[in-house]
Amino acid sequence: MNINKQCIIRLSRYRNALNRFRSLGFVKVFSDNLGDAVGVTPAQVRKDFSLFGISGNKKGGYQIDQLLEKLNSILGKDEVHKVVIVGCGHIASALLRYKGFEKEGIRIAAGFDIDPAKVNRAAAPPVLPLEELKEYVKANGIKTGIIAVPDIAAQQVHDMMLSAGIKGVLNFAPIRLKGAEDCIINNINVEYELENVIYYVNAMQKTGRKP
Amino acid sequence: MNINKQCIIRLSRYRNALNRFRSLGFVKVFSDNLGDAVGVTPAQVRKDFSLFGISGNKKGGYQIDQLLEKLNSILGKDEVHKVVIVGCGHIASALLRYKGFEKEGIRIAAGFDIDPAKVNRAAAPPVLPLEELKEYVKANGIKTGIIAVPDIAAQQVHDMMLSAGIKGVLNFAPIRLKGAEDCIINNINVEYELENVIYYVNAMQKTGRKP
DNA sequence: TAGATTGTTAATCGATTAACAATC
DNA sequence: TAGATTGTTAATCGATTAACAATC
Repeated sequence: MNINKQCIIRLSRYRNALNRFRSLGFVKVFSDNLGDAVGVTPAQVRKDFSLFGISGNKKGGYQIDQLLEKLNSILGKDEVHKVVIVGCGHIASALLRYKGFEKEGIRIAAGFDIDPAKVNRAAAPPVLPLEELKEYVKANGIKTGIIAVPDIAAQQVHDMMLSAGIKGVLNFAPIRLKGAEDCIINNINVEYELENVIYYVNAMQKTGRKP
Repeated sequence: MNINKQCIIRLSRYRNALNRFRSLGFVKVFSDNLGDAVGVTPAQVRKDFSLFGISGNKKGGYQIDQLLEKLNSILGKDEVHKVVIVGCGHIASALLRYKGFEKEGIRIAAGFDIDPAKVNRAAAPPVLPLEELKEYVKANGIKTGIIAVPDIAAQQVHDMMLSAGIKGVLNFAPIRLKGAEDCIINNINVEYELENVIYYVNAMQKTGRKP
């Protein structure tokens, strides 16, 4: 009923599918097509849209261009969002170097690391000493941070982010961050997801059937 | 009621928290402690355990060692699981080089790429040409694969994995993979998660309150 | 014993889906 | 028009939580 996280994630999925439809030359879609592309029921598609006041044509489906415009606006794609990353291990480096965010309106402004050897002010994006995090975040009005440090350091980094005014965090560390009421936290854990896949593969082999 | 994906992910979280408790010298935990560490209610912890026939002591909580043994067994930690990765972009490279999987019983056996320039048979793990995927997977009895290629190539890679006998896939590409009934697919999408954080940060700023 | 914690049932909560009137 | 699709309500489904008897 309410707008929840899964619902917003679906908007991202719709958006992605619509971009692909458009690049294939399509001009309109039906809830049926979109649901199929994204893996949800047509009813879910229409429900999601109605929650955001997006409406189509009773018979003609939805105009892709109009729909994308609405979704872009909802997802804040009409401006560039700057993000910082703390931790410069393998995952952090991968995200720092990833070029795909830029065309989605997400700019990794800088990386931060506690290890002076990792600091590189000339890089693009630059890698700065962790001590400068707060100052940098405040100076640049950054509201979103990515935590990609070992579990032992994650809470400390989170506290620093909060005190710097960060309001949203994407956390790759395998711990529950405790913190402010007014900061949203999303967690990604590759190991857990992989463990999960492995569990079901094992379970299927034992029981002989899909879960 | 039933055992679902979220439930299994929680088992991974409990396991992680328990390892930390143990390394701090604790011997037993209560559902209260565990729930707090992981961010769920004590009732949820007990419910999860009872689904897997794990029981504690009516007054004494749970013995950490025994509990870990049970969770390890459920999650298949008593053997090493070999995994292949296809795609050698930034994320794939990060996972290939990540040392943390090994101590959790997950071994990245090899990477595969379509680009001959990326091939490196001497590396550990080796990076092999994509054509060799099927042969390698069959020869090594591998059941789990990670897809970290661009969206345009993902379905094709998935098809190859299926024909090679892979039964579980962790997919980083932003599309819905269509495939076999007897293959489990988990999706990770960093961009969607980040977009989601950004959405809520914006929403909070506009409405002034947490979602 | 009294107090505390488990294990489980029943109640609640929330999200998804089915169904259908409206309508193009 | 007849057929198809939307938008929305009501029903269903499933997961979480509250509550409490059992018991250590």
